[in-house]
Amino acid sequence: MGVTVRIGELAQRASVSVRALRYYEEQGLLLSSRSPSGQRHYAEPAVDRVQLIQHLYSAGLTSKTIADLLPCVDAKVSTPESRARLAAERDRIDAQIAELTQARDKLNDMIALTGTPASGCAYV
Amino acid sequence: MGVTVRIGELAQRASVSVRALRYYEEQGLLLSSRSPSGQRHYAEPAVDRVQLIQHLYSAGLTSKTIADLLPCVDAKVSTPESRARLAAERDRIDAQIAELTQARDKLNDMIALTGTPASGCAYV
DNA sequence: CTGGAACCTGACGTTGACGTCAGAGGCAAG
DNA sequence: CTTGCCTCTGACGTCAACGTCAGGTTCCAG
Repeated sequence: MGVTVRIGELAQRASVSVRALRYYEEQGLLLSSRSPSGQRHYAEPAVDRVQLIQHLYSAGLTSKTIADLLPCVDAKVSTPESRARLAAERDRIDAQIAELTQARDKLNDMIALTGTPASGCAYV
Repeated sequence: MGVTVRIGELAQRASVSVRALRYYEEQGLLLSSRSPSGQRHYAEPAVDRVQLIQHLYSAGLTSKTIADLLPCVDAKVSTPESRARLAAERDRIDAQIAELTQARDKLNDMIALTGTPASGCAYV
């Protein structure tokens, strides 16, 4: 019935390490059904789940924050607190984007400042 | 002549810790002149320098990368390598901005998905 | 001249998301 | 049945940018 895969294949499909998947489970972010011998088995949606987790990590959320918020997303239910939390994280990301944009502009300034070959500057 | 400050005041002005400043020096990012007794003294431009360093850190550059690039910026001179490096970092930041933007949109989806009080959903 | 900040140099502690290794078991192929 | 790959559970290692503590020196206000 359910097409299930073992941890190695899920790791491949989601482009993460096996270790990472076990770590996610340890942090309560990813569930698995276990075979009688104890091996983890995952169904299809697990790939999306893992990618969502990765996105949130790369957005700077911590395991704990994700663990707090994912159940609420799963249930498609929110409390005033969870909404505030989500909004707060979004705002933090917006701020970080602004900061990064500023940093990038700085870098561009540095590039311009150090001259380009076209401008005939520098290291001749 | 030059108005110099000690490490504590520079730390305050640049809004970083004293430890951080010593760390920057250790990493070759920030120079200081020393009094006969060994105390660090900094001139005016140090504040800007520190803030630039902070910007680059928050943009995800490592100490080593910054150490590689700062001298080139100081000298306002670039080699093909340093330009490539700067451009590569800028591209990396651009990519990260894109990723963050995507993550933020995901978060907004999550917020919408879990419902809002206005929509009469959820936690009633 | 004296007491308390501020400074110095090591050097070990911290945190997060894993990497990596050890030792033991499980599973399909031949 | 055995070879070889996959998986399991600990548990220690890593890396970066500092925090923090110890033990000693220096500076300045009173």
